[in-house]
Amino acid sequence: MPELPEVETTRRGIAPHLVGRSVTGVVVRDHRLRWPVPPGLARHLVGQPLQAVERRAKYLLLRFPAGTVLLHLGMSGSLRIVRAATPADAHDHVDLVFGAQALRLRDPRRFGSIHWVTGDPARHPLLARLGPEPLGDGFDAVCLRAAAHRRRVAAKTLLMDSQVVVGVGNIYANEALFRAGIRPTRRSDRLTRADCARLVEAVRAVLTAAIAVGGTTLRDFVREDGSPGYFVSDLRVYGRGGETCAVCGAVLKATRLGQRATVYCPRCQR
DNA sequence: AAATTCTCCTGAAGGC
DNA sequence: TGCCTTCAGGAGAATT
Repeated sequence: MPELPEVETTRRGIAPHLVGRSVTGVVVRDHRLRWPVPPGLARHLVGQPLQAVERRAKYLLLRFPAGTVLLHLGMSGSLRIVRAATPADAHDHVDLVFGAQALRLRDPRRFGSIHWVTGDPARHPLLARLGPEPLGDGFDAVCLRAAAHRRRVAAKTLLMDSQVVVGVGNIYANEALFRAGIRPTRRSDRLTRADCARLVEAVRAVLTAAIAVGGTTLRDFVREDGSPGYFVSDLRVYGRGGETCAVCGAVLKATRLGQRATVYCPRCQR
């Protein structure tokens, strides 16, 4: 499932192929994503040179002189660079064609989205209320502790709240809590300064390590060339309920928290 | 207002 | 073999 490392991997993968090139066509095979693909997308984009590929939270921003394509991969989305003539798969919903190559969006579950934004994208409703980037300066123990003490939710719910910090989905929330030695169900207002400091470092470490190996491929995620990410073998708790903890040997406990699969070590995590 | 639940979707996996 | 149910989850919307 694309979380921040997978989106960042995608950004780094596609940018070198496309930046500086102009859109020559737009193919929308199925406009039914989470929100309908904007009908005027081709009219806005054809002839426009791509200036940069940026990322904010789990959104990719394709910057053009006239505006920005705001793209989210949902939970089964992936972007590939293909030859423009490559036959489309059943779930290849949208192509942005750049001459001989195309940026192709595949998204079997159609939870992804595409918006066309003019003006400052940071003001767009989907981006305006987002919290700090986890790998930037804005995310630190002080701000996490402040957010934690404003509310009384589970520590895992706190980490996955995009107003607190962006980009941390279910997989990496589980992993970061394990590395920080904090039980997912711990009430946020009972996190100490030291807990928050460890949690910040754990989030940064796990995301950085995942980016370094191209993210986590469970089912649908692939890189721009179709290859998988390799972080799945570095997951210490996610998907490992019933196995033994790599640190202490206790049996990892699988449960559900807020409708999400949750795994933790009952001995290491308090 | 904050917290929780619901919702969209398809494919894989398990039960019988 | 095949049909049915359950599960996976990002995150905005709806509800409590």
